[in-house]
Amino acid sequence: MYLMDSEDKSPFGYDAFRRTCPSHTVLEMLASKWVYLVVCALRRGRLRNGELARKLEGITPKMLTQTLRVLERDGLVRREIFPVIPPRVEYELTELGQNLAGLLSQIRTWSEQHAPDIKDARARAAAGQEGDLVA
Amino acid sequence: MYLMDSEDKSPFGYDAFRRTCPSHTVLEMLASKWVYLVVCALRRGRLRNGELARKLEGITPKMLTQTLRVLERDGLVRREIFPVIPPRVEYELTELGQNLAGLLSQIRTWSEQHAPDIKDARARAAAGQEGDLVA
DNA sequence: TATCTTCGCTATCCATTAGATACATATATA
DNA sequence: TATATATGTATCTAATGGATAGCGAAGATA
Repeated sequence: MYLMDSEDKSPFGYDAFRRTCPSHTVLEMLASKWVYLVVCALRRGRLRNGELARKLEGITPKMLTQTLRVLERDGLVRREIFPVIPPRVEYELTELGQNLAGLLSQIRTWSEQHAPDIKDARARAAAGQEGDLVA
Repeated sequence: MYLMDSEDKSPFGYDAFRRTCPSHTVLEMLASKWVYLVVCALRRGRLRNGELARKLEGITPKMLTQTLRVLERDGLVRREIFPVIPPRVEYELTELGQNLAGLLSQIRTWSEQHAPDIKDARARAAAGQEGDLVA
């Protein structure tokens, strides 16, 4: 563990480089694949648990619930329960969530746009590794 | 684990909602607190390992090295070694990395800007939990 | 009557990852 | 001899992520 020495403060008095800063914990919360995808998925409107599960390929019920609970706790998602049988629960972005969704879907778009570049870089790195072994 | 059914394709032929899509693995790589912070830290110019370590409060040498290796492998960071004693190594963003840094620092700024909102939401959630116990 | 289905979870276990700590290397300095 | 510098690696443990199974309640089906 190193000491720290961060000179560039943000204009808001918060500094994500400091681990005790609230903004650092926000960044930590956002740094999750499923947070990205859930927020992007809800961008077009409210969805039910099952609809989200079908949209997010590979998510387990546990991770979906866990991610939605975190987003609800942090005020990015609103949860509405309809007391019917079988149960019906709907999720939608709050205003704060919508605000964030714009940025996150830019990251998603960037990922899709630059996926080939990064695939190439990875291939070059793997080839380089192989070369190291031969040499 | 659920089945999937994603209708909204991106215009690039890639779809981050599909776990086999290369863009999904890119999103996965980006979904890391230290990736965010390292890329943001390098935005202003090249830095040495020790300079990064001091800037990123709480990072361990292992995580710093690991994060830099991933970023180098994916073509976002360039590593330059000067063969002197003691060793001197400098890191800087590639063009692709610079491109991404713009988006990531928007997320960082958002985190700092909205940290109070999220702090409040968390406090309300915690209070609600407490109320549940009392009731 | 007895299972089967649906939906939105919860519980449990195991694999993977993150994080803490100590050490390696080579040289200059005290 | 001991310390400091700079950039890491090695090892161990704690935390997180992911796979699988099951619950509960009403209605449909056999």
